[in-house]
Amino acid sequence: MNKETNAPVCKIEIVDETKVEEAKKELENTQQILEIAEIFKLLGEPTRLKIIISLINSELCVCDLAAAIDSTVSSVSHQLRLLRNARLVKYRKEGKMVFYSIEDEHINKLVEQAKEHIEE
Amino acid sequence: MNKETNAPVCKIEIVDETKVEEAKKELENTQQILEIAEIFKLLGEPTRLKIIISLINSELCVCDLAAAIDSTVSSVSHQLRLLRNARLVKYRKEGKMVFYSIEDEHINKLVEQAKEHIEE
DNA sequence: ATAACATTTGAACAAATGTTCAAGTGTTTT
DNA sequence: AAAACACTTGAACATTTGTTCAAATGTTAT
Repeated sequence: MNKETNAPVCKIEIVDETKVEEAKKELENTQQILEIAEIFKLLGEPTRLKIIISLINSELCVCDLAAAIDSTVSSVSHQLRLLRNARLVKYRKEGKMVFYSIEDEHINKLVEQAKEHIEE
Repeated sequence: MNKETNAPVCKIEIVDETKVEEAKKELENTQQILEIAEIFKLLGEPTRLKIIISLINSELCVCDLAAAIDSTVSSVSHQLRLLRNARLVKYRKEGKMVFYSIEDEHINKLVEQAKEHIEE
């Protein structure tokens, strides 16, 4: 093995130009892809996913949410902020309490779809 | 503001016992939830999501994949390993080349669903 | 007003993670 | 056999991120 002349790591040569162009076309809308990634990322963390799943049935206050997923109020609140900012959940204030719920049903469908993938 | 007697942070009191129990029931299958989170997490990173989107149309070798998403072969290879381990992609060897493709169509549907959420 | 309460927030910290670089594999070509 | 090639892998590094703790906010009850 010659160590000097090793590994050009292709990069110059493209094997199938057509397919690469096709793929690039799909990736054109960078902003959209980053937004999609952001949603998946938010759902891809156990604490947040548990929050979302808990909210699928009914709205819950922060306290109950923490109880349901067996976490602390502070931790839940921090994560809720991220979910709120990304508009995955919405909230409703009632006195000193805040009730959270799922923003729209696409979220439920995403979770269902992922579940199907697991259960195949 | 009395600083000593501040913030009991509920935790003892549950506001709506029934709803909390309902939510807990949904969270019973911890293993399943962690697996779902794992899938979302994998899709929630731009490099990996781009790889997946690139593969939706057709299989691609590592070199072309790197060219398509404008990344390095090494980086792509590292991420492909994670996607492989989680069975989100499969591969096929042909000589010194390796062609990757989507493992099953649930993945495409997940991406589509997320796209719909964005475009609402 | 004061106290109690539900929630939010900021700072600090450890843990997880993506990229890079260099080297290693295994296959094909010369 | 040696070189070229496509890909994989390990270590190192900077960055990101989730949790905790303490304190702050704003509302309701006393």
